[in-house]
Formats: sequence, structure tokens, C-alpha cells
Amino acid sequence: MRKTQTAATRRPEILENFYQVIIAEGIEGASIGKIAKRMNIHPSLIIHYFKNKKNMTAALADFLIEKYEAPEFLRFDHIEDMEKRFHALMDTIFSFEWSRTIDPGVHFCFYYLSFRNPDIRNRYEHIIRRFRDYLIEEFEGYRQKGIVKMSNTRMAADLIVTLMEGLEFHSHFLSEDQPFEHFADKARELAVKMLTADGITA
Amino acid sequence: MRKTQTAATRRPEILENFYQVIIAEGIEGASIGKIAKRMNIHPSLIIHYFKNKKNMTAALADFLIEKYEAPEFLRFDHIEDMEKRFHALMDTIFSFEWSRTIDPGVHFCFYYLSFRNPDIRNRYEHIIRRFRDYLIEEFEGYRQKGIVKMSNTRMAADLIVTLMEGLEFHSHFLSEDQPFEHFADKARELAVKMLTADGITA
DNA sequence: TGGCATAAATTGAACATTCAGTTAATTTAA
DNA sequence: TTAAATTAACTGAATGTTCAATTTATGCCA
Repeated sequence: MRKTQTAATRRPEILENFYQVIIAEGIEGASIGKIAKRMNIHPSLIIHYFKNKKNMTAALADFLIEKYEAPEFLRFDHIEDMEKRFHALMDTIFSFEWSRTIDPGVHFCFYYLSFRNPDIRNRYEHIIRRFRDYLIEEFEGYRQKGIVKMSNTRMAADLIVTLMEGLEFHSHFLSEDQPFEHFADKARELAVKMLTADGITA
Repeated sequence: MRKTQTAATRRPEILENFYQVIIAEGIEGASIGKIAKRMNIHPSLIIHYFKNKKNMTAALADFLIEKYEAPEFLRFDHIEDMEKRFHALMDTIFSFEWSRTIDPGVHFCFYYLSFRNPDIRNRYEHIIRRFRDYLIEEFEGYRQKGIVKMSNTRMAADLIVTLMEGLEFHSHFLSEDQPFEHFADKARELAVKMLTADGITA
């Protein structure tokens, strides 16, 4: 009855379960034993694949990065009209679906961990920087077409990332009865205005 | 040799040490035993004062709120020139000192905890909402003087809080070699422009 | 002023549980 | 046959919490 799997399938399976346990009980509640019980396997098997918990946590970070950088989002090459493409990008960045690419509880769990764990810190920093650099590149393109007016595209990208992350925080504490989209739309409007208006930066 | 203290001094003393241990080792490393060792007292004494760890964590949240709401910041009543008062407020909100009222690691620790702990969640939500409401009130005053132009002051306050929290995130991951102030200044400039420009919201 | 009662502060030792991790044995698949 | 996958049986340390014992401070009454 017992099915034997290979490392290629077992490792991601363990990570997926690790991820789910963190969602339910936080990193402090995510023990190797609990993950094993959830999967009906022996705890030692997890150690066998990851050697220790720190390794496994770093591996989970990589696992999440793959999820985050999945190709389905942020692909706008097919949109030829640059104006439309710009707005499609902005719509995505401030959309609910995009904000839930990774469970927000886990997202901030790793953010929190990054304060004391250099492995996590580096990985997290890397992914955010990649996203920022992607934005810079896009904005540069829009600027050449006269859609984006802000000259300092790096500053522009920094501001968008800042707004995007702050939005997560805001929706957690200040959204009250209103849905995510209500404030997200306003944030997007502001972002667009900022990028497209003349002389927004001195 | 041993000095006996009273609850009024012992409780905050324990919380301060709890706070420090979290800064150094995170919430998952902050055990009652470690706090006790740090203070050269017996672990039971901590239980005696807080009954259990969950209580103590909630008490720490209150303790930090007191720190955060300390009166020295955000007091601008003495500035009569409303224009100057407005800028003093904005300077404070985007200042390094203000952002370090509470250690950022602990700030996000409690943010992280709020996802699964309703006690923390309520307390945290309360303090952020208080701050937002304070901003609304201030902005309303500036609007009557014609300094702030944005008509939806609540939306304005929401945006400032969002920007402020996102800034923390940004400075953690994207600041690179540049100091906190560099990007904070830009964020503040943007915020001021947003609040004072005509027709920024449709 | 001095002793005594009383409550609070503090320690001590033990607890059941959970934790990550080790080592060796066994089963499965190629 | 050989290596990988999986389990079994442990370990030792750390955890939060308990209950009882002991020390310290304080107010009251003689």
C-alpha cells in the first residue's frame, strides 16, 4: 500500500506541506513532526531529505520564489499598444490576485524571519530587487513612448514597490468592512497619476 | 543582596527584557527561561506575574503601544503657523527617529503574530487606526486653511499610512548602500505633493 | 519603638510534552 | 546487486507550567 516516491517529487511535496502548516499555525507552530503527521510519513524522512530544519526553511524560501516568479503574471509582451500595456501592468500590480500569489501570512513570516536569518534575507532581497528592476525596465520603455513622464525611473519603481507592500499592510488593518479592491484602486490611481503627470519630482 | 521589587516595577521590567530578547532572537527564541536568565531571576517569577506566555505577549503589545504613543512625538499644538505645522508633521512621519520608535524587527514580529493571534491583532489594529484617525483630524484642519487640497481626508490619511509602512519594507530590502533618509525624503515629497496639489483625485 | 501577622515577592524542584536530530535497520525500486 | 526511500527506536535538551516552600517587606497594635 505504501507508495515510494523519488526525491524529485518528495521534496516539493514536503515543502508544500510545510507551507500549509505555516499558513495554519505560523513558523513557530510548524514542527517537523506536524508536517510528517500531516503527510502520514515518518519525521526522519524529512530530515533525510533536508538534513535539518534551517535547510528546509531556506528551501521553502526558494520554493516560494518559484511560485512568485511563475510566468503567468507579469507577461505583457503580447500587448502591442504600449498605453494599454502600461495599464495592464498597473492593474496587475494592484490586483487582489497578484497580492495573493503567496499567502500574506507566509509572506510576512519570511519578511519577519529575514531580520535574523541571512539566508532568508538574501533570498528575499533578491526576489524583491528583481521585481524592482523589472519595473525599471518596463518604465523605461514607457518613458520613451511618452507615457511615463517621471524621469527617475528607479525612484518611480521604488515608489511603486513601497506602495504595493504598504497596501498589504493597509488592507490587513485599515480596510474595515471594505474589500481589498476599494483602497487598492485608489492606490493604483495615485501611482498612475504619479508616473504620468509632469513635474511630479522637483 | 537580593533586591525585592514590587509588581509596579517588576512587570514592566520583565516586559522590557522580553522586548530585548525578541530583538536579539525573535519571538521563537524568546523563551521564559531565557528572559529569566537575562534578569537573574527564576522563571517561575515570570509566570507569577503574567500567568502564562500568551498573556505576557499581549501585555508586551500594550507595553509597546505605550512607547509608540508617547507624547514627545506628534505634538504640534505649539506651532501656530499652520503651514509650518503641516510640514513639521510630515517631516516627523517620514523621519528615521519616528520609524524607530519601536524596533522594526519587533514591529513586524507583532504584525506577523497578528495573523493568528486575535489579541495581538485587535491591539495592533487599534493603534494603527488611532494614528490614521489622528491624521484625518490634522488634515481636516489643514484643509480648512487651504494648505491641504485633497478633499477626501480619510483617503489621504490612508495613503500616508500605506506609504509610511511600505517605506519600512523598502528600507529593509531596497535601500542598498543609501541611508534611510534618502528614499524617505522622496516619499515625503511625494506625499506632500499629493496632499497639496489640486485635483489629485478624480 | 518593637514585635508580630499577613500578604506579596521569590525561589526550588519537579512535571509532561515537544522539539530537532542520530543511528541503525528495513523495504522498495532500478 | 546496489543505492535510494522509508521506518523504528532512541536521545538529550528545551519548553511552559505546576505547586509548595521560603524569603522579604509592610502595616498594625502594644
